Amino acid sequence: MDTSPPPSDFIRDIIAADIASGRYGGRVVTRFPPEPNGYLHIGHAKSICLNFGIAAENAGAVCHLRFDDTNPAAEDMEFVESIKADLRWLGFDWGEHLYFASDYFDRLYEYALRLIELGYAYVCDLSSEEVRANRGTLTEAGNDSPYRERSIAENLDLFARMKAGEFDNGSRTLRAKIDMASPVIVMRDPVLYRIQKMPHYRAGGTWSIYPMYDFAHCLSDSIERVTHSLCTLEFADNRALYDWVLEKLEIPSPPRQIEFARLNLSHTVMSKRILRCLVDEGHVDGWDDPRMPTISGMRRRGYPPSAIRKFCEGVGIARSYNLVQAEQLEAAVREELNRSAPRVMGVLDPLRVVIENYPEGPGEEFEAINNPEDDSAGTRKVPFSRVLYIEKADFMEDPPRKFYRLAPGREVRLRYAYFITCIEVIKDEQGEVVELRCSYDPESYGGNSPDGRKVKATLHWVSAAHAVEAEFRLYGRLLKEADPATAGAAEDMSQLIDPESLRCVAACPVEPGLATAVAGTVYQFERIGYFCVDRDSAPGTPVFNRTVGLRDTWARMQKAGKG
RNA sequence: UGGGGAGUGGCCAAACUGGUAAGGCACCUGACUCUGGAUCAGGGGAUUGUAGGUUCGAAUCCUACCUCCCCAGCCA
Repeated sequence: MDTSPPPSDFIRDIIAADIASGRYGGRVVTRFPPEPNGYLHIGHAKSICLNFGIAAENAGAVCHLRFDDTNPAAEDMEFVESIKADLRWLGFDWGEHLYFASDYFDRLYEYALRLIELGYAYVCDLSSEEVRANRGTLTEAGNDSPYRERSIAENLDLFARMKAGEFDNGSRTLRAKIDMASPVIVMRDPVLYRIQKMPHYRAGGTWSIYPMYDFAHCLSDSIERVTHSLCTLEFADNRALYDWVLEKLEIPSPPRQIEFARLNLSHTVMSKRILRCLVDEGHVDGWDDPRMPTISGMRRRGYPPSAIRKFCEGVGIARSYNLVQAEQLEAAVREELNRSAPRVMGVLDPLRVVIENYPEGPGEEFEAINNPEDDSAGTRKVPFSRVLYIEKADFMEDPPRKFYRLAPGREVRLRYAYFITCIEVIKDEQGEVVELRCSYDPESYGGNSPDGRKVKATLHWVSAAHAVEAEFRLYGRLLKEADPATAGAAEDMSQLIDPESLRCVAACPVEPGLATAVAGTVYQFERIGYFCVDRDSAPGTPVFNRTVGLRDTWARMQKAGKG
């Protein structure tokens, strides 16, 4: 199916080298570790494609799905289900390897006890404010906690009582005893456990202490015998702590953390916080609004999973900051959809056309090709009659030289139907063109040209008498600015939303076969773009979301002033 | 400012132990076409952050400097 060469990048190079050197006995185990506190987005897809891709490319390798659920305040079952669904939709399979950090709470607690016994951790009674005050700054060393030298026995006792729920939230923490003067701030006696008397969505109410990321993550990796723990660049400093914990606990064959640059996409944001805000404040229609960079949003928009995978592959894996242009994603979407989407006809901005020499009555049917890129897609019948709709933009009364379409006295082809010539233009009192009177050439039946006569343009059309009325939701890019970071984003994201990102058009005539279009199907409306049937559709009243427009050379010429 | 990371055409991104700058997206031209779509062919555009140095030869090595990103949550 996919004949392209396997992707290559510095991480795959490292893994290949580790396999060659026998570092992990030739094993390769990666993992995708989402926190179930939000929906997956295209940035996660990059990580997913990397981790699952590596597993797929190496014989015997696997990729685990592990929910990093160590913070009961934010996490929820709704998110684990949505994440699993998105992952499956993207085409990835974790097989038996579904894990939860919360399943390791007992073992993690044992490890913490061990660290205390080894003299590498202590219970600290400082408040969070005091800890912060003692941490120092980027240029000044921090101060040791007054509780740093407690005896092992006292630490053990206090930690057990923290677990037993004897102390209030925030009153104590378990801290690693490392170095308050470390230039790496994450190493200044980081908190390992905090008291948080709150039921966990999976572990229930049995815990009053929960492990922090830096403690839980590396150990979860080692428990699962992960070999390569791939994460984004902002965790590079944390690697020192990752390695420290595993070293002090004498974990054999410790997993290796490797960082890569996260994905940034133009005209959107990846921040979960900001996305949540857009949803909560009603600026978008939920997490799966077709403008959202979420996987569920892209699904509703009509982006095929294969396009998302192809895009991630095309973007590559590196360590430098990047801002990938939305065009690159859209190109991947068009490439996939061009091959797979069935073609249909519909008119977004209708102009009435009457074929004067065509008989009144039911008309006739023409055979249309469903997908010129795929013969197996077959053909369908499209009804034709005396009164039709064409696109307003396909007619100009006084056309510029490069305009190929219909104009007074000019002949064009109606796709799959006939050649027609405009013989009269009818206007209303305002001078607006409201109807075209045309004649057709019966010899051009089916759109053919028996005498070899050429026309410059082929237009799409819909028979007025047979048309079904559809709603179109024309989606564009979410934000006005390519890079919201440089646009003073922080304050009010909603100000940056492009008002053009959604335009709804009602009562658009489309070919009758679309009356019962099934939600989720993506069609190419010929000469317009790709559209996905929205779940808001009902029989007889379909709703189409614009996935992405077709490449439009004429529009670009106009924009460039070359029209 | 301490630590960490990064700077290669408009945007991504290759170039293994120095050998004379892949590819994709975007852009332009032409061919073809019953989608101004698709496809095909061709094209423009990089003194590889800057300045020095080593070398027959440097994006790759050395030195200095500049710019950008990340870290001071009991978030992940």
